[in-house]
Amino acid sequence: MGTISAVLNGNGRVSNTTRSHVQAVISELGYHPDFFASNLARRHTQVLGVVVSNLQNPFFAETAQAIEDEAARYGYQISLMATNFSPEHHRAAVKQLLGARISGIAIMTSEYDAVARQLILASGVPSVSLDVGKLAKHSSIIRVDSRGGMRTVVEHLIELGHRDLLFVRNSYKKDGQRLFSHKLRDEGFAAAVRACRVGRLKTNMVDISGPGADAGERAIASVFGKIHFSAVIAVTDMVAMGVYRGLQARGIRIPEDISVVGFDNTYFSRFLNPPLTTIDIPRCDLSKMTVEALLRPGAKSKKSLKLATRLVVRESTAPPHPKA
Amino acid sequence: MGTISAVLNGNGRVSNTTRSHVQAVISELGYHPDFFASNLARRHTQVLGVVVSNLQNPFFAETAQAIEDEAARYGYQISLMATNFSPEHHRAAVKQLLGARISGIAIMTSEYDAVARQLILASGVPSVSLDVGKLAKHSSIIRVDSRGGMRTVVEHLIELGHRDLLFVRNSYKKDGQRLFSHKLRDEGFAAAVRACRVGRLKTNMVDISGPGADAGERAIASVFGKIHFSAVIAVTDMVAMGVYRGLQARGIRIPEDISVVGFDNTYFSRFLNPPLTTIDIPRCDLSKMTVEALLRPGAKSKKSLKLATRLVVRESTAPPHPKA
DNA sequence: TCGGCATGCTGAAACGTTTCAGCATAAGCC
DNA sequence: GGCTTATGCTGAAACGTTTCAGCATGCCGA
Repeated sequence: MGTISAVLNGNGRVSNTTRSHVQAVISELGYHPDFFASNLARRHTQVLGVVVSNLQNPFFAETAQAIEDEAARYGYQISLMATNFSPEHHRAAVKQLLGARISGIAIMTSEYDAVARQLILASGVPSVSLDVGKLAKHSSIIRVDSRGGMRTVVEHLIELGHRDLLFVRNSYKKDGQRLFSHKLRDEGFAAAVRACRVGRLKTNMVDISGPGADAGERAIASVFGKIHFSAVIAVTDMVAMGVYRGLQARGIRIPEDISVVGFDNTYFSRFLNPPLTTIDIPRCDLSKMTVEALLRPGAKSKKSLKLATRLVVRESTAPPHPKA
Repeated sequence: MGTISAVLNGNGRVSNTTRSHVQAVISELGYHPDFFASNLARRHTQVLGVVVSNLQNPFFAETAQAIEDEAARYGYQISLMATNFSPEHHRAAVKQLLGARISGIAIMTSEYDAVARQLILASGVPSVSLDVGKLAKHSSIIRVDSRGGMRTVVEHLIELGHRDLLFVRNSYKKDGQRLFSHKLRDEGFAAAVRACRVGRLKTNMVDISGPGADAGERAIASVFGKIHFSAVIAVTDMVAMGVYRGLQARGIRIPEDISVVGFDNTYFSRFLNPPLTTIDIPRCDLSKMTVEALLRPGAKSKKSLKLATRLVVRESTAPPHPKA
């Protein structure tokens, strides 16, 4: 049987006559190798595990796609799992991936599960996580510069003349956990406001109850008429989409009456009406860093990897309404 | 070792004391079962393969999610692969899934590959495809009622008073293949127009060069000012999103000046401004049919499964502009 | 002619589970 | 108490590969 394996995998030394004979028999029998037996016998696979929160959110879909493309360049495939923001699913996904002997695992989620992280560390499989966790052996972190992003947003709005900001944030706790990246964006916003020492800058927060677009719409419904604001900063493009709807349903014009900013620069954001000003998280850099950290866990991974963000100004931001 | 397996899989007979002891040791060692060994030993997996065209398009993401949820109810997982509309990737994905001894395969793509289909049929693995192919042993087809959907759209527009329709279609051929579901929508539109015997109904087609939203925008750019139309029917919600942008960038108001209709009822469609009138392909029925056909290939699968569509009227359609 | 070496092939062990026959032990019945 | 049956546990075989030591053969140069 050794020879057959050698023919199939093209290593070992096989004479041409034997090779062609084996190939003839193989194609005659319609034989094809068993993936599981094969992976069981060699003790590794060429697969990277990718865990995301939710495929409905284009940010995650786009990120997964970018990682897949990048991994393909190294001959690796990816195995993609979605958690629906639940730490429990998160944990199950990680367990399954580790059981599948993937050669690296990327945790690209908003939520966090300490048990899952322990499992990963204990397994010794190289890992990358987004924004959350601590450096450890074989484990790197890519930190999105939310703070920097929020800073540029706030500066942008102040420069336009806005003084009354509404931050639509998601402090919804699922199973006792806040979504981590959302938390960082909160903090980034708060820090940015503190840093911008501008007279009579007023900020308000409104909490939403989930990561979907609907939540953004409800957020506007809940504060409209009660709080005064001339610009809205949404924690996510998805949420911004809901904010659009909440405002437009009330006859508010964007950006003439109120400006709106998102976060993620998802594909659809430039197709909104008006096109959304948002913070870009460069998918290309993100995927490159991720794959590199997984495939060469020795190299740069020891340093915490910082992912720069950048403000994309489109048409949803403008100077505030004179009257307001 | 038999006992450990019994504890893990909850079959066999194990005393409570042994069970808890085993569990204690398991969690202490951070042990988790090896997927490959496990699947090698039992001679089947609890996994359904799902092949979609593109995760960026929310239709596919939502469909995959729906199938995953439905499969989970039966204790099955899914293995998701994206083809990016390329028959070649499509084939590779199918090969990989078959080698992984999945217990069923769902081809939820717009494109088609005959070789891949042959492989599936030869393997004897139950399969479902969307819109394309012929019935065969263990192989069912879910036919989306594109024709019925298009019919209701055309009737809706005619009833509103529209007589000049523009159909934005995708006749782009990748590797010589047209996207199949898009082709059916074309034909559905043509049939609907033929069926509606209304005086001086005028229809135009414009071809786009790809399945993305950008293509819709370019389509408008290419015909605007040259062709007269009061309503646009886009082959896809994604394309409709581009159409919105194309129109709005030219100062056209939707629906006052021109009405727009999409197809798919993706999540974001109701968040567009104005909310998009579109054809819903019920994800819930789709996923139920799919999983049922894969898990019980004997039963109803012999009949071709028809998936009804329904018109969702939102605010992107209205009577045509009086002047026009 | 013989040792050394390259080449091609073979068979067995290993991978980590599941399954199942079989063995102890406990429980129920007359 | 002996018989039967239910219950819990054990060990070995099997799953289909890969890997690797080792064997046979042929070739070369001395």
